[in-house]
Amino acid sequence: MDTTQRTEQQRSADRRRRELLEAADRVVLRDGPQASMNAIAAEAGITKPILYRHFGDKGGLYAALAKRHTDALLDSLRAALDAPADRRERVEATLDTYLAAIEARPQVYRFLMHPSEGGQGGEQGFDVGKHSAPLLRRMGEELAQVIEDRLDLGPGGQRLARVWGHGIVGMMHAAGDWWLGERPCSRAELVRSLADLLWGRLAAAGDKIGGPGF
Amino acid sequence: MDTTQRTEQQRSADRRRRELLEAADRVVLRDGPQASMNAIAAEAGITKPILYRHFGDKGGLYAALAKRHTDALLDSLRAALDAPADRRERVEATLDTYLAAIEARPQVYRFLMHPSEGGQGGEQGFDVGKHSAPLLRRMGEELAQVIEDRLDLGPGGQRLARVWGHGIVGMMHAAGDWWLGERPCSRAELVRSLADLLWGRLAAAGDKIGGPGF
DNA sequence: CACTCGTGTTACCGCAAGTAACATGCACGT
DNA sequence: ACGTGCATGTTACTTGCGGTAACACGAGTG
Repeated sequence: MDTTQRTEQQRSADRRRRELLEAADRVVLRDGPQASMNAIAAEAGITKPILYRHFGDKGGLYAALAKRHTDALLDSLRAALDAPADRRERVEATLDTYLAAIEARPQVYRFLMHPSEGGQGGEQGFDVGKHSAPLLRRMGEELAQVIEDRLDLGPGGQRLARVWGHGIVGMMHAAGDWWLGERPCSRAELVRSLADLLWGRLAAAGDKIGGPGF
Repeated sequence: MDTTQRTEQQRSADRRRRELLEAADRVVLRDGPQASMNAIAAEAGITKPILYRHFGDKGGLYAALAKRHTDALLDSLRAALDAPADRRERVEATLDTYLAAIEARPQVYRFLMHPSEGGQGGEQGFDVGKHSAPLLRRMGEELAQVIEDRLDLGPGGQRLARVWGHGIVGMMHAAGDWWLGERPCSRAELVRSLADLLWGRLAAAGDKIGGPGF
């Protein structure tokens, strides 16, 4: 007597939830991550307590919002990663996809990277890193999986793959962040430079005259 | 008639400032970045307005605090970077220095990376990246300079050096963050894996049986 | 018709950032 | 000796946000 009815009600609840998320999205896109719950509620045409009924607290709303965007971005990245081409081309395509995404929607990007999750109350039991952007972690794990699946790295390959997954993602992220702020070169140049780095050009480069190289 | 007196007064002011910073340091180390101004003032044995007179606002205090630690860390890194050894050894030493630092004082590390800079008031004119941790930017620029000075990268070397500087720092940071959270391997193994990545092992690895490699 | 349940509201609490206005100690010129 | 600056310190306040309690309406059901 409950399950069928439940689905009916849950559907409307889910629709509401989606509407609220889209409203929140608009506000966050406009005001950045410090958007207030009041502002979001106003944008959605309702008031605060409803948001809290749906998402628990601000962290919950932000987590839901972040999950949407993160999932979307990860889908794009997976597509680039799975394209039929050789390794170097795929690496470049993946880098370019990521950079194009953050270039197109910098506000979203900033929101995902800096959830600003400090409140006054409770749960400060942090283990460092538990709070840092989950997007990076997910991308790192995903990439690690791909590396482990496809590359023959010999003994210790699994550990190596995870280190590399997180490392490469971090490289991409930091370079992208810097690039987005200063725009020192075109996206294509950036992609090429990063791929060159991954391809060992750092180790291969010669010293400059005057001493042992870096 | 004033300069001599000024230096006298300024000295005492500077000493106060340092005492306040050390108190703030203790609190941030204990409570994390969400430490309140009240708590910091209490730890210093004074009250809020004095903090505001010295540092303007919370961002000012945090900036001053961050600068201290950032400078200290950068000094360590420079030392590792300038040691008399070949390139690979120096890269490993630098990575290890960084990782040892964040391992030894995770609270400081977390504070530096996530200043939690959202307030209610003004200045939200962000240019993405303006808010992201200044430590990463400074490390990236510093490393870029070293790379540019010491490596012969041919035409476009300057751009390449900057991209690489920020990219390598990001790699180090993300991998360190993940490692600190999960501790999947020893520090030495992590260092070695990252150096291997920079040395082109990703490009050199063979495909696994069953398809074109990553 | 009473009953409940989901949806919505207003009005409030607690807390932290930041400020205004008042108090006090100490060096100075005359 | 005495007011005059000036830095240092205080209490008490405002503002704004996250979060909650208590109340109010509308629809389906015995």
